[in-house]
Amino acid sequence: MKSLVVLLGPTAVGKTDLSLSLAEMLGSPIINCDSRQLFADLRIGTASPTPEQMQRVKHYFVGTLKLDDYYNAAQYEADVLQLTHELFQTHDTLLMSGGSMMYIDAVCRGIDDIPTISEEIRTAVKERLATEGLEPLAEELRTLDPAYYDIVDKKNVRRVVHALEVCLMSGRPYSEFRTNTHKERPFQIIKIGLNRPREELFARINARVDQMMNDGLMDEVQNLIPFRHCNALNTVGYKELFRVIDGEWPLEMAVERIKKNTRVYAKKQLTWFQHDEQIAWFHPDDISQIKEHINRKIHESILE
RNA sequence: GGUGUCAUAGCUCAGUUGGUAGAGCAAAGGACUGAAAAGCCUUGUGUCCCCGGUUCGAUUCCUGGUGACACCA
Repeated sequence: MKSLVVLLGPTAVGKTDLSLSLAEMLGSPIINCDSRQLFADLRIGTASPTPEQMQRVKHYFVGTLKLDDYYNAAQYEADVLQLTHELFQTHDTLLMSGGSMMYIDAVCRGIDDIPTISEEIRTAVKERLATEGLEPLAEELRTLDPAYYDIVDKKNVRRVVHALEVCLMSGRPYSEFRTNTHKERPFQIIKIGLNRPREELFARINARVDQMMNDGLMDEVQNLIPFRHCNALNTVGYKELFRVIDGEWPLEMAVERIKKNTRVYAKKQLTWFQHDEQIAWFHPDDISQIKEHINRKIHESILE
């Protein structure tokens, strides 16, 4: 049976470094699973693999999207399944690495089939949100899909808007699409979770942000001003520096906020991963144990 | 050495006319299936510097320490 090794963990834990050596061991390219590294021109702020690293091991889905491209977890699921289907012709084991929780789940267990929203409906709802506010939209959702209205977080703009969009798009309640069924994959999934003691992780995050600033993150952000309203730039490290450019925050404060928001993000990732019992957890330094674990899993699947 | 001011949460500070205390920041926790590095929700940590005194009761008032800062020598 083919195997997909999924290397995951909070930001800055050390996934990229380890992924290279695992990829070399497995003879696999690296399938990126970081929703922001998919976009071109976010090199420094997303800690994307360097050109040297990309040369050492072939990477997929790094810098392949334009900043104003619309993309989501469902498309990622389809793209990765397509790619793995092709690569498994010539590989027995593939490596995916990244920390985007929903993207990982989309690939590993699939997400529900929900109609894609047309550009017209997206903009129409967006405009109504801007002029009328959230409440009328929530009220409309209550009529169109009372079941989901009951459970949705009514203060969460994204959720309410998305549910309403689906109702309008399909003419059916959004909750009908939420079947939450796990899709079977034609390959084994081996999840490797990386984690460190909290203090260690936070120290790495803080140091990495300083390094990003030294590497010229401010220049990178300056060059992205024309795209600042793209969702891809609603990202830690970018949104804070735009406030510096706008004169709202001093640079020092923005840097502190980047560090803090990155720490919060790391915690959020850990909270999500916590529920996933398939993950085998390791410290990133325990390379030999990790390799042993992967090899054992692969071996077991061959015997079956 | 003298005088004065200050000492309260991890940090910066507020406050209690005497009834053991609260803001901001930092922090902790949670839910989340189509924009997810987004968006959303919850939580308050304490020898109120130390020893005594007055008092039914002291973090608050008083004596004395200790430390920090300022000014004067």
